[in-house]
Amino acid sequence: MRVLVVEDFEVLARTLGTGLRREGMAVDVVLDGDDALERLAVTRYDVVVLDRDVPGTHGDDVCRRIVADRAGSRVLMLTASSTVKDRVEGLGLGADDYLPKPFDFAELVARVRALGRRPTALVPPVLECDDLTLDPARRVASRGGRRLDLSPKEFGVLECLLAAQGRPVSAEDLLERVWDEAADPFTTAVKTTVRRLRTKLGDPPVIHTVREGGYRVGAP
Amino acid sequence: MRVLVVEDFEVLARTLGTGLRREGMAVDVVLDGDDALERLAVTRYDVVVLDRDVPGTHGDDVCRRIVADRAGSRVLMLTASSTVKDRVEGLGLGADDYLPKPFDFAELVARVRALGRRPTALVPPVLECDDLTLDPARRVASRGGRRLDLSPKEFGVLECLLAAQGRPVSAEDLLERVWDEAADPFTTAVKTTVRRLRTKLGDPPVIHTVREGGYRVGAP
DNA sequence: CGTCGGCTGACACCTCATTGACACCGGCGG
DNA sequence: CCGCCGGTGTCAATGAGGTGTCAGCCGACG
Repeated sequence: MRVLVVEDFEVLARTLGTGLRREGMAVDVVLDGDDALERLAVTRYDVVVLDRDVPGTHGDDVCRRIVADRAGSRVLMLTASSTVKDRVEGLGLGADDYLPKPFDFAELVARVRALGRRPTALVPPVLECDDLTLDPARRVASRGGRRLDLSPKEFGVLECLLAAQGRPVSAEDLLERVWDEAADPFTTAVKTTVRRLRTKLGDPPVIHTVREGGYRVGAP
Repeated sequence: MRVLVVEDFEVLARTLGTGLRREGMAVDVVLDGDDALERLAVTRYDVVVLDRDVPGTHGDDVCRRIVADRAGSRVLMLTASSTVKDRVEGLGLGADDYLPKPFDFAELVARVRALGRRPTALVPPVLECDDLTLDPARRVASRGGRRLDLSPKEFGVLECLLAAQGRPVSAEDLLERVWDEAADPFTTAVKTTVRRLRTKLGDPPVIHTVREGGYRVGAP
């Protein structure tokens, strides 16, 4: 779990950093609001532990920005003031939790952990065609329920062809999509890979050849 | 927003019901744990405000069931006892927030609202796969009942892999999640750590390699 | 303050699936 | 019947990934 600690009181900041690290989290620490925004622009954090009163951009504004960014970071607000009014305000800003100082470290950890239980990443749809299925996220393909053991290039080519939904894909396109960098146009790589794919896919044939046009999977 | 209030003290229950309704939420109220489970089986709630000490099925068990069901409800635990230990325990059960009595109504509302905004936590508090279990909160992992003695990095990597639920996790992702700051992309750290993990996990192998795709735990 | 031991990550080396070139074959269209 | 485009068989080079080892670092402990 990736955590950003925004806290200007150096001793506390360091303590939080090492403490959370000991809990197995990947922790970055910054001492003011401006640095926080900078880090947030670069890296995606699961949880931001945010002192409300930090130099530079105010904690409230940092919080607003995080919420507005919709990057999916959860915010745990940390403050000296602990009136109910403050707490309600903080939560109203979009913070997901609120912990008044002084706090117990074990509780902070528990709350950060609760915030960090991520929703499973959105699954890109599973590609299908007849009895063929391919799951890009899991990197698994199967035909008629039987798992296919595909090499990376084979998998990539099949993925492209399935994604094209019946439209033919030229060798050049495949080269560009599946192979990195611009490979020389006279390569036989695609040809060879498609052949191996066909062998592994078995009968009846799934990959059709479109003369001069490349390869196609499924109805045109 | 749909809310279920589970509270046996009738006066408080009624107050919560009307109060939350006044805030524009759709509220159902039940007086004990068994009724709570019944309602939960029928209706999908965004947030469950759960008194820990209710008649019938205990609040802790209701909480566990909610989390296990993965129906997407968030839990706000409510209790008379307010020691840090209690709070940490409650959050460890999978509750998303914890509010000790007596509480301020405005704060309760703010917290319920915050929970409603939050994307559902779909990752259970204790990760499992076959005979492998890992408890992030207690920092304990075991296989077939036998405790594993893992280093922090090893633990972190295994945690990530289990949380991915069968999807492969790339070395870059692992680097980003488990190691802090931007580690250089050519590091051999992940490779080394995975090897040590494999050794400690023993047979049969749990961590599978997905060529060009990283590592995977469990069935795809 | 020195030493010990565990944790980490780099390096060198090994292995083998993967990959792509080459040479040759076959069938279809003109 | 001929020319091409594409399919096949084969093989050597490649490089991703696994393993053994070692040294630096840091905290624990005497």
